[in-house]
Amino acid sequence: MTQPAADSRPYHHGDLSRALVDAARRILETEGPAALSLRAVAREAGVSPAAPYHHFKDKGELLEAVAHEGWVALDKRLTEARSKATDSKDRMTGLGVAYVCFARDNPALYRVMYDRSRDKDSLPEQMKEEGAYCQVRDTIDERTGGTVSPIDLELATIAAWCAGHGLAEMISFKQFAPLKEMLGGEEAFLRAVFEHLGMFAKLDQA
Amino acid sequence: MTQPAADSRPYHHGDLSRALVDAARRILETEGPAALSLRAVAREAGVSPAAPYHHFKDKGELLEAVAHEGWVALDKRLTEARSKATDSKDRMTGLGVAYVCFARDNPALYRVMYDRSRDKDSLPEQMKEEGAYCQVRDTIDERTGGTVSPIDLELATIAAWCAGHGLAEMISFKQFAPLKEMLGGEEAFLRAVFEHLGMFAKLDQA
DNA sequence: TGTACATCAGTGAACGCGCGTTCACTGATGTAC
DNA sequence: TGTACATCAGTGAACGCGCGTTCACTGATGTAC
Repeated sequence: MTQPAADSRPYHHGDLSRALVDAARRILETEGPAALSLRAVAREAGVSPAAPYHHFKDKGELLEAVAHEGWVALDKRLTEARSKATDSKDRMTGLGVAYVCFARDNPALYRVMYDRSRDKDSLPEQMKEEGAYCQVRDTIDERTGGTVSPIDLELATIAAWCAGHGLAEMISFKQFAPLKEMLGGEEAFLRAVFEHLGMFAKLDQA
Repeated sequence: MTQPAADSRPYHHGDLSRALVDAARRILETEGPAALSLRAVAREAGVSPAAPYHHFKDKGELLEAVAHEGWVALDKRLTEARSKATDSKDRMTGLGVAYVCFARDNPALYRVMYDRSRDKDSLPEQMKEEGAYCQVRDTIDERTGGTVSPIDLELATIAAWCAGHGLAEMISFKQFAPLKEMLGGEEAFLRAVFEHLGMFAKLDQA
């Protein structure tokens, strides 16, 4: 008669690490980065405030896990964008647009990703070998047919990355609303700005 | 005999608003944005925690004042940079470098400026009529001899602004250290990245 | 010039809050024999 | 198959902290007469 009902949770959770990271992302989506406390995450996951300490050394380690998921998700979005484009110019613009749209669609997650990076004064260490940063570098390399020096390739990647990040941080500012409307929507606006960046102009000439 | 000694402060401060904003900037410089609480500012100014409320409605209003000073200071730096350059291309690059250097030299202040902007989803309202944003727009307008349509001018300004902001946020990331060294210093690195942005390439062609 | 009084700009104690983290604990699980 | 026991993964109460803000207050200032 007193068998565990469907709604009564077992004492042990099963996969609390996973559940905590998910809870954190839920809080980010609904309440923003300022609300992301360890206690709030535990609460959201339906667990005591001390429970997370069996899975993460401290708050920082949980944030790190959340940020990591963010970078993986961004990488995925960029991969999709690359595979959809037909020619190499489209691929470049599409990549930029996809980057900014990711930030627009996951603003709080995007914020956590860069807040962690700023704390460490470093993008995730392994991004030079895999992940979102490489998506950008490879796309540029592809577009230039591999004719560009390693240094120039690196510089162009940084330039593109910074431009994307700047746009990502400001895309929702009120000041841009009139232009967006004039140009026929947000994506058209993004494309127009990217064109004006004349991104990779130097590489195209070469 | 008991005349007020040089070190005994009068009961009334004289210009506490000013002193509070200065104290806030001092805290930003030495301890960073996370340490910037109203209580800390009062402490730094040598005044009780309640005193600031005679000058600012709440913490937000003080932050607003600090951010405003930041924008004014940035504007000043950009004006100086513009006046130093000899030709219009130098003027553009110099402006970009000056922008990023301002952020590098005042990282916490720069952060507060953009944090406030993000909270409001808006750059300071009056920047379309005066201030840093106009420095950029005017410099582009100058460089293109006023031949560019208002929409293109706006887009180019946004593009430049975003690129500068992206670079400003990442300039101190570890990943860039080798390149900086290879290129002979931070400023050379900045110039190289700006070149690769091919900023205003479209305008130059026109 | 002197005085009464309103106003201004401080004080310091207190409020309630949510936070990160620690602690002694206990229920559940899995393994050795 | 059953049992003793170590280990794991939770609980909930408590810690100390700094925060933003309010409150009744008081010292200083300036003004009207």
